Amino acid sequence: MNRKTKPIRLEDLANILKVSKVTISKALRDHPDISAETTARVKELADELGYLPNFMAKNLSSLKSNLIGLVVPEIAHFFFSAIIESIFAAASKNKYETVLTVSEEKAEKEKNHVQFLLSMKMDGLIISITQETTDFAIFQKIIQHNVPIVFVDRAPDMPGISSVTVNDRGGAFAATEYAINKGYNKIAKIGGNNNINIGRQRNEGFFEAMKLYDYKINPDWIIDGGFGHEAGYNGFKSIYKNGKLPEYILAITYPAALGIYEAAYELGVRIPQDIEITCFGNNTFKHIIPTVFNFVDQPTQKLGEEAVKLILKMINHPKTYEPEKIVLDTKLLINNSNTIT
Amino acid sequence: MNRKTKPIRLEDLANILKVSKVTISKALRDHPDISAETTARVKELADELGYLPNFMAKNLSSLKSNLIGLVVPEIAHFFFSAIIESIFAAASKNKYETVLTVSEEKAEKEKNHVQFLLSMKMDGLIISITQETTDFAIFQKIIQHNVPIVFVDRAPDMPGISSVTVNDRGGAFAATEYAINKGYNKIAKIGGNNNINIGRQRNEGFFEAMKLYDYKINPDWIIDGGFGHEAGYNGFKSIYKNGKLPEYILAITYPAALGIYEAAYELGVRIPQDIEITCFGNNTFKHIIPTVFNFVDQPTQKLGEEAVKLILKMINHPKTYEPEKIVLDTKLLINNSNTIT
DNA sequence: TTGAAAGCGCTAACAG
DNA sequence: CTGTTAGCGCTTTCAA
Repeated sequence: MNRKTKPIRLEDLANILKVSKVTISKALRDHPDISAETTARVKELADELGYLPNFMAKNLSSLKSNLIGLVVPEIAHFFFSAIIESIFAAASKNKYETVLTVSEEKAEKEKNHVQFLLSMKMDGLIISITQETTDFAIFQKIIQHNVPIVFVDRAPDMPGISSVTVNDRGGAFAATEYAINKGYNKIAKIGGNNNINIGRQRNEGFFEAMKLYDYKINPDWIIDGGFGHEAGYNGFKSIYKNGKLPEYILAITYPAALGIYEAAYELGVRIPQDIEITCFGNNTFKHIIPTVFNFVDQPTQKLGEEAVKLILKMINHPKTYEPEKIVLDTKLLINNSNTIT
Repeated sequence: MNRKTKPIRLEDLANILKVSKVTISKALRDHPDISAETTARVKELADELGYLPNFMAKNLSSLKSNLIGLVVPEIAHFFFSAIIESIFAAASKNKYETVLTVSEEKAEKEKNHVQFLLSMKMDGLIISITQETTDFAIFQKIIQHNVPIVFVDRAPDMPGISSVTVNDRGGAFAATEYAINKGYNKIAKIGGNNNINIGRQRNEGFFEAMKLYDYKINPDWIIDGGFGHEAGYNGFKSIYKNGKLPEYILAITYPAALGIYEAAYELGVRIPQDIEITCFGNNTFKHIIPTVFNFVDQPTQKLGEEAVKLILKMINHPKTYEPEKIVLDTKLLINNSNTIT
């Protein structure tokens, strides 16, 4: 009663049908070697007995897993959960399963997970690195060993890699230029940092626009502080404390914008009436606070899809593949409620 | 150059150190058989060469994977991404990796994923079923085969299972009773359905309270429609079209509440000034729209943790384990901004 | 304390 | 078209 009933094996089917294991194995994979009749008989029996192949054994002998490994910093985060979902969907469509691991923004966990995935013999890895990842040696080694690897959104600054990112610099530039053209005299930037490509490039795009238009920068209004809710919340509170409020804020992420919104709410500052905010994010987020922010639209779904496309290319053409960096365009989405303000 | 360099195997280490594979294998696992000295030498070399055990081989021979399989309907959803994250974290703390699969609310995909996970020889499964899952045969079979399985939040209505759920009925009851006690005469309920335990029980809790207080129900204000944003959005629009607006709405989920919010926004109805809304959700969501909704607080983190705790119990004590249904309490969180209204 | 042999369940290569 | 043989890389007896 309480003993685990042994699952049915290839061999069991073989014994029942009085054929060899190989015949069964081939029949189940629709191998042309096997007659249609035999194939049908085998499949029927397999179905009847609820036969499930043992993945471990299968992968061990075929040295192929049909698995894609994924490492992301977080799950419960608008941007990442959207990317994850699109990667899972795209992989699934191509008969690949995805094994997800979470680095929790910790470089050490990231490394451990990468090793775990390698030891699971993933056919390929898709990675979005942590903010603190500075040692790229392991990625270097992976590339040398010709294990397909693609970075999404957050990528190490390193030659010879394949990546799918968005045009962060251009997005930040456009969002800043928009504000300048609109005639705002008080422009702030909240969130981000220069530790990682996305922060670096958004900062660069911002400053580039400011410089191009000879805009004088108020250092009190330029605040890094990371990419989370707290970056926005604390950033806005600190600006408020200094007395002078900006008219426009470029928020580094959607969570940061929400943090700003919350701080503003607490302080009696109205968004978007008193301050217009643009943040990086996805237009699907707009449901959450209708028509309050502008967005530098990040095509999350496409990011995931392209990453999968790339990794499959690497998997399927290991000999001819050349590293590729795909940069997706962003769009500036302006909310009507703001323009009316 | 373009040839995959073979990963180092146990045997390679053995050859180098002039000992047998077994010695290496044991040494790496700190087996007491092996002398401290040998163990140290082995580990040193393994480190140096970057040896990574082959998971497939390991699992195949040990018939244990240290893997927990997880099946959820969605990822990019407040509730699920929070649950997923907490399950990953709890499993990780216990040296288990989690393999996540997404059913996309489709019963067929769910079944396929379950089979995939079984074939991967998961040590246990954690599942939150889809809204359309009506055939529980596969779960029945899993239980019969003594594969540990735990349902979180969404569980089939079936004896002998282990599950971790929240007290949906009680939460809905409390949220409804609160509105009645506050003196509201116009109470609505938007979202949900009776296909699945969570919808059924929330409906029951709502009607129970209404009945207990002899409250006359306006059928126009009782709208099912599922658990997503659109349920709230369409639900509110349809109520609005009928002319009479409620004073209070019990929204079935947080996305549904956001849908209501968006519809109200478009129609010029103010939340929370014109209508007070309570929704099922997690208090961490409150950052998103500060102090606008009340919450029937679902302890997402605890849900995940308890599910992992349960599954580990089943894995570690297969002989003595008895099915267990854990029901977590909800709290009603009232927003101050509402009480001031 | 160490090692040789057998096997986990499957697939690939070759033979019949 | 079917079967035999030999592994995949590791762990688990059991013997030395």
